[in-house]
Amino acid sequence: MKNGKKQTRLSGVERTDQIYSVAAQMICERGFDATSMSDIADAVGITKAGVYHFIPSKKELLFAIMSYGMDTLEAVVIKPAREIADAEERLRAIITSHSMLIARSSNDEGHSPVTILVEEELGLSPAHRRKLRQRKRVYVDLIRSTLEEMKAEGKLKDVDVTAAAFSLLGMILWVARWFRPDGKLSREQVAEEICKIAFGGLLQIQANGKRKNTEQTE
Amino acid sequence: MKNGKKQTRLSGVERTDQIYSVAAQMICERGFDATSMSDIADAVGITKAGVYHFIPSKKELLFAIMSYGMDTLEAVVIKPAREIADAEERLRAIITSHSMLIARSSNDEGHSPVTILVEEELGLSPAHRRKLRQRKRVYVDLIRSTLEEMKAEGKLKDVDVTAAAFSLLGMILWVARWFRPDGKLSREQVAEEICKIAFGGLLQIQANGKRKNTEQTE
DNA sequence: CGCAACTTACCGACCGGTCAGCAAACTACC
DNA sequence: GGTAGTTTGCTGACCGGTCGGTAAGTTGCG
Repeated sequence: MKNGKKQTRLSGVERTDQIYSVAAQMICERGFDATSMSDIADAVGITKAGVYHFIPSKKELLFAIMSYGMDTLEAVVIKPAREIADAEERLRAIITSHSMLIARSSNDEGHSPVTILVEEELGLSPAHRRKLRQRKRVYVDLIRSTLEEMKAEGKLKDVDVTAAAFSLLGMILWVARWFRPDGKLSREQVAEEICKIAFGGLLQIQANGKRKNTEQTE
Repeated sequence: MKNGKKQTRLSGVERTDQIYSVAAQMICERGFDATSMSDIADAVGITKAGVYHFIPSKKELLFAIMSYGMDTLEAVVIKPAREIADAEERLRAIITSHSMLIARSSNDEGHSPVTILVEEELGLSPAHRRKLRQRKRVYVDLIRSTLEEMKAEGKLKDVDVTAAAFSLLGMILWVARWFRPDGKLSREQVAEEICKIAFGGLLQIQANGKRKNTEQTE
């Protein structure tokens, strides 16, 4: 009686792709440290030594996965946004596409290469960390400069641009932690709500004369 | 020549406290998996077996630290907030105190028990995870019900309460990742900016007749 | 003396990673 | 179209090291 698992021999590129994709999924679900190379090998259906035939080291594997996540972010969010001339419209596009990207790739307890970008920064070598940080910086700069542009147009409230940029990112990235595909809000609705909150805030504008005081601390 | 490190014998409670506090700091800085029990023992100045004389296991250690973080959150943010009758004021207090708590305990690259609450959920046993999740849930429910209350008072825009609650949390918790004590914004300023953005949003209200369209997607 | 605070020595498990070699698949040549 | 030679996908056995955790003994304070 043969084992049900057929031990098909795959071509180099096929196997390599498979390893990356399986590893990505496992690392996203269980964390980098909690995923051993043997685990990955088992899931792929070959031995650990077999895995090392295709990938150089565990750290390179993580770096490759996170780079892929960054590639996705650039392709889906950054590049399309750059082609939008109007700053406000551009910001709206960034919030929408990024939120939806994260919501798309987050199932229960599991994350995706796009979300590991945030979670697994440890475990990278300093050189790798530096490379990814630089790519992230470019993205933050895009958001910041977009806000700056809006400020110049008089479209932005009197808020600190850095704090605003990171607050936006916080709202967006946090989606990975609470969004559930089977919940009452769809991906599109989540993106829409975040846009509403980011642009308009929570407080209802008072119709009558007495304005809401947003400044008070005491 | 004696080693500079004096090997003072401490009392049980003293040593236990020391272990927890040193471990907390190390785990916050380097991550749970990257911090071995020997590392902690070395930092405390005793052997690993000595550490195990006081604490039952590594997982219990993490759980205790995270519980302490949750205690802090409850004492500094939740309990004071509950004593505020007005919903809007309560929400403002929550945002301010929580932001400042996180900013206070985050130095470069290092975090605190309050911030590990978010980062190290893996590494907990299912039972421990459940306990902490329940305590977090209570906090989320406080925010959500506060928003609900504001909605009933007509003070809240037409936004989904769940999305709003989590967006708030996202903004606040993300502070741990970007705030630097030596940066241009003080803790108080960060809290203030987040309040402004959360309550008033980013867009300037147009003075003239044509209102900003916050709904458009196309 | 007695007990609490420790140390020394050690365990088994598992980690990331290596290496020699095997067998299937592809190529080259007749 | 068979067969020899080469490449390539992959295995089994194993490495040094580190991990969390333990048992038994030692030290020193009250």
